[in-house]
Amino acid sequence: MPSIKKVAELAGVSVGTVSHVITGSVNVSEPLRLKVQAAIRELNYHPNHVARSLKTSKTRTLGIIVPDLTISFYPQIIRGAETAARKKGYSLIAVNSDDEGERQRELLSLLRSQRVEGILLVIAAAPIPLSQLTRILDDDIPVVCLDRIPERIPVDSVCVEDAEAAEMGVTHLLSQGARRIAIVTGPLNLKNERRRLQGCTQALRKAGIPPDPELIWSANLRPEDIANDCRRHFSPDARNLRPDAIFCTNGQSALGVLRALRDCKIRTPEDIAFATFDELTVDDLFSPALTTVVQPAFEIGYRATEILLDRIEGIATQAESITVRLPASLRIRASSKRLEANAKPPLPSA
Amino acid sequence: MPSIKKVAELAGVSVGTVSHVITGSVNVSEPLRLKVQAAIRELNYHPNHVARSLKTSKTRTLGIIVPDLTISFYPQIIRGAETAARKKGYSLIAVNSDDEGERQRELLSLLRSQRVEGILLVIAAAPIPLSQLTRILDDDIPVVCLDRIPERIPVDSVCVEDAEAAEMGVTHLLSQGARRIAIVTGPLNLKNERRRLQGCTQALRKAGIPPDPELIWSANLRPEDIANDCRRHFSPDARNLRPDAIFCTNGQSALGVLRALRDCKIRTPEDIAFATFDELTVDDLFSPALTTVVQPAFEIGYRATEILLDRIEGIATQAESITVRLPASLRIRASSKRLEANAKPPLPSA
DNA sequence: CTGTTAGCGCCTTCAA
DNA sequence: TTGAAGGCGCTAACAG
Repeated sequence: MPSIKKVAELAGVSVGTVSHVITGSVNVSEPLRLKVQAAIRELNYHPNHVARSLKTSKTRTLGIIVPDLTISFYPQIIRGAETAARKKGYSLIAVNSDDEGERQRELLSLLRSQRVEGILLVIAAAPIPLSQLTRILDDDIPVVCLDRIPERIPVDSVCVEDAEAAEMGVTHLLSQGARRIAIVTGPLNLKNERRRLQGCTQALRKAGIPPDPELIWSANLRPEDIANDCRRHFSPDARNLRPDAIFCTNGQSALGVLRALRDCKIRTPEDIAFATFDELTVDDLFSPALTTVVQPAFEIGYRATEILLDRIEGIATQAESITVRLPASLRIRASSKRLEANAKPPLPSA
Repeated sequence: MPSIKKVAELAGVSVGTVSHVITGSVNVSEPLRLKVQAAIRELNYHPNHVARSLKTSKTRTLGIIVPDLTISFYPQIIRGAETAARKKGYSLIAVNSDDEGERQRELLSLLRSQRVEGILLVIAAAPIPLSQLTRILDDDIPVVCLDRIPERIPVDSVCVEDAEAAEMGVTHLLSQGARRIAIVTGPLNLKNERRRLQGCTQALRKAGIPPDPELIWSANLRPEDIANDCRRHFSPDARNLRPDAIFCTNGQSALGVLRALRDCKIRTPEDIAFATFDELTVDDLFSPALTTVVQPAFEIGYRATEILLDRIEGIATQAESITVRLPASLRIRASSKRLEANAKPPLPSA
């Protein structure tokens, strides 16, 4: 591939001049500029970003680590991030941690080696030593956490209003007459899962219903495992302990629950009302459209990237971490609709 | 961020020695190696890939261009590609073309500037000058096309067996008693869309049904536009021209059709049977689970990357282009189920 | 306005 | 086994 030197030769000018027309940093006379541009076209020359980065120590590249690109929530975040990055001429490298601590460590190391100028991070669900993050912060690489926010580490962050969003979902189920609402959560070592659970119990309390520990089902994020757990809860023996509604605090949990419902031939909303955080990627599981608490995924990615770029470019200089919390919205669909057949009286407070 | 020089100083050795222990290319005595490793840890040193790439002119990075990361088919491809790449120590940069020719041109240029060693490309749906691709091939950057294969350009490619897969879908609808099957396709300038259409008409012909041009609906890939078109087809005036089944050759078309069906209050499969290429990302549109022709997306990405790496590493040297076609599978679900109420007699051939 | 040149950090001969 | 040094392609002074 041709280098700047070849272009200079062909155009009959010095490499400095070529560099000037490329970067536009210094004025170059019309005739020379035209000659250079012609040479560039003729050689199909593309400036070597690698060399440029080495010289300027600026890669104009950001990294984003997500648990799994195939979970539809994350591509939306990435699109938001990409859009914000592109607007300022930055590229984005997206990688998957598979929610594994070791993999995340490798990726952070890789991104550092690639000299990305900032990192967008959805921390892995696995418990992770604090040092993983603090080390990279010590290296002065700006990091913005999104979706899942680590604890006890001062770091910029963008996520949904977890508690409020979850409360909205459960309150809706209550309004549809549900009384025994099972809450299905992911790992409670994640702060956002805990916050969402708090939002759920908050909704129950406001309705005068004491949260029942038997109806709080916490698990990992693997749909198969969650489905297994649920099938136990749905066994015929447990019939009279069965909830009349289910709320899931994330999409992976919802997938598991829906599989279990299908396998146990429990209908929604006829037998159990259903609502969940996040839209799903499934078309084989359920008959009714699902009521969902939808996060502004694109905007989460977009805002996080704006903050990251402000840090990189020294526009945001405050020592305190920047914290953005965005509201979710509720999409009410068939899965949570009250059925006259099994309707209960509305709440006094509702 | 510390450089190799700082490590050398701290360890009390030369930079050459440090380089040797990092790359492992030259033996270094135990004591020195330990000292170097200790220094690396202490400084939290990460080798500068930028400098290394400049020196070796190897970035160990691949690029992948897809139309839109938020279409669930593509993240699966990317995961496949990432898996194959990682196995050989390569990283992946994924970018979206939005199916625009100009954007694709920019991205190819960007990837060239980043000096990726190879490119995985799903060509944009917009008509694109051949030169865009040939120029990059001329630069000796290996390219493997996936999913959508360009015409008149000899290039390695991996995709599904389009015609056979589509034929399988339509044959299934026929077996369920459908006779007037509407085929909804994307832009026919894409070869894969044409091949899929051919597969559909092939299935009809084998069943002794002459393809009806009125029942071949070709459009762009924007669900809103497709929905608009379909609503016309579904208008009450056109009731007796209405098909008894619909087959979509891609997921975006399916999204549009399903929206139109919902809006026109046409039930599936009661009023119209339905099957489509690709799994969808929707949970608000349809009651029945969808019958789908599923592409081996992960494997498409994986195989394409293997081929790309073989080209990069000079393992594959043949001048002819490598062509891989993978079989699809049919997932029969409720949307295509024959209903006794409106069942027709089975085909003689079925 | 144009040309010259020093180095960015690293790897890799080559010599010791 | 270890060290010294050139140069990958580029940008940014600086000199002319």
